[in-house]
Amino acid sequence: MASRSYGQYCGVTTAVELIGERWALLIVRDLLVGPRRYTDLKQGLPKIPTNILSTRLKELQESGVVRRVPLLHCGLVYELTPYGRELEPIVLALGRWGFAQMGDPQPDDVVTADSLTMALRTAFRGDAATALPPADYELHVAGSPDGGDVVLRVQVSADGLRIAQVQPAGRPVDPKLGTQASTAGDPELVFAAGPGIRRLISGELTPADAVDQEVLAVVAGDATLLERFAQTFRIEPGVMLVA
Amino acid sequence: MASRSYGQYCGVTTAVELIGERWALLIVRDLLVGPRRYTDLKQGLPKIPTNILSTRLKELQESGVVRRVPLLHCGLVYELTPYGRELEPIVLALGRWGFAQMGDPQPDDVVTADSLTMALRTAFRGDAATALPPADYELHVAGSPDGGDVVLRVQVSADGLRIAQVQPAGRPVDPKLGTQASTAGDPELVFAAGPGIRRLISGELTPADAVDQEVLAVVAGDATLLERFAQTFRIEPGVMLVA
DNA sequence: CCGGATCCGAATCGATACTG
DNA sequence: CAGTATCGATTCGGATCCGG
Repeated sequence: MASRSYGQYCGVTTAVELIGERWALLIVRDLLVGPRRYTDLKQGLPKIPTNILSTRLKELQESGVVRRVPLLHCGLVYELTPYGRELEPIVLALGRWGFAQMGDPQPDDVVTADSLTMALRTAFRGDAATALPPADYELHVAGSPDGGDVVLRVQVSADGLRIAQVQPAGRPVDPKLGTQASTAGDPELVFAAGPGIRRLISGELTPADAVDQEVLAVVAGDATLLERFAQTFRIEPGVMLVA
Repeated sequence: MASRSYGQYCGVTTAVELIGERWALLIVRDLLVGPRRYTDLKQGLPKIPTNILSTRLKELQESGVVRRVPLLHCGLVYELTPYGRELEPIVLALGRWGFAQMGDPQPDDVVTADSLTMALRTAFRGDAATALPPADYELHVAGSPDGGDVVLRVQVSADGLRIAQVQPAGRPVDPKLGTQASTAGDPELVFAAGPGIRRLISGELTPADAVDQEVLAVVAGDATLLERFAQTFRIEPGVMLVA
């Protein structure tokens, strides 16, 4: 079984052996949002084969990255250990790095609640959030070709960023599963977007342009807040355009 | 061929598609030290199959991470693009993260010059370097079971860290390949270690203990500099011990 | 429905050999 | 030096099945 080892005594190599297998880091990404049940993970990673999911979860547990936690009368969840949670800055940095190379979505690409949550975290500008007044958004994104929208409640304040996942029909999701539902009151701005929201975050499009080109539509509330949103969530192209 | 896609429109996913294949990030690690020829990479990654190396290099070029640069009359080298170089903080962070989980080396694990160079970079404490007087080390590490030692010239100053790879026999390596050979004069301390040097860097062992337990031996120069070395290169265990 | 285990064809990886 | 070519060993992907 050492045939699969890279044969080097090195920290990077060790890290890659722990989380470098296919799908592993995407499982970690989703668990960074909160504890998840097996079925949640499967839904959030629609293309993962179920045997791979269970194999990875077993490996990640053995590495001390993930923990299996039984819930009283409610099944069980997987969650990151403290050691696993230390991957957060790395996953966020990778998300920023990969963002630059995202083209347009493939025909059958989906946007899941967890991936969008992490995407907003990667794009979040703490400095802008403290400099600007707080804001409370509800963001709808067309998730998959097969209809399911992702709805996120996004609350920005000087304290930081809070994101809760909202069931398209009604109330925020199960409080037991980490995404706190203490989203009292109504959002100040409700808007809907497609995958083209990427071009707002990259700065390719101003909010006004985005609305004009219909990559974005204000559903309710104060449309001028779009400007603040665009300043709060931004990933600068940086060197990346050279590619 | 989209069967290998993760099917998500997400920055993390994109990043993993670019550099998540087996061996890819280790190639990037070595290229972060400097441009490398095909043969150098093969030597630095002793267990990589040659077809995988050439496949990865092709993929990394297509992703704009790696560039192929012909050298006048001297073959050609691969080097990171500016976009690829943006992976540096990520690879360093991964190295620190993985460091915590490194046990003792497997019987046939090797330590290569490039991996050790990056390991020292991950462990480097800029704050300690500015607070302490400069220092100039030569570090010998037993690389592989089959004898080849890795020799590094490690120069620490308030300006930062400089590491050059030295041919065990004589002079520093080819200046054309990025590792500058301007290592004038003699090092202040020459010492030799095995893989147990990890326990010095983790703080498990003090320099005195390390010498006592023979994981480390002073070859020449001022032995008290070991203390400074241990303060300059350190990866705190952090939360990781819980695992 | 939840939490997987099992089976099997397709694609990838690993080891070695070989070439311009 | 810088890779291709080949081929068996693994792993992955997709589907199905199963116990609670």
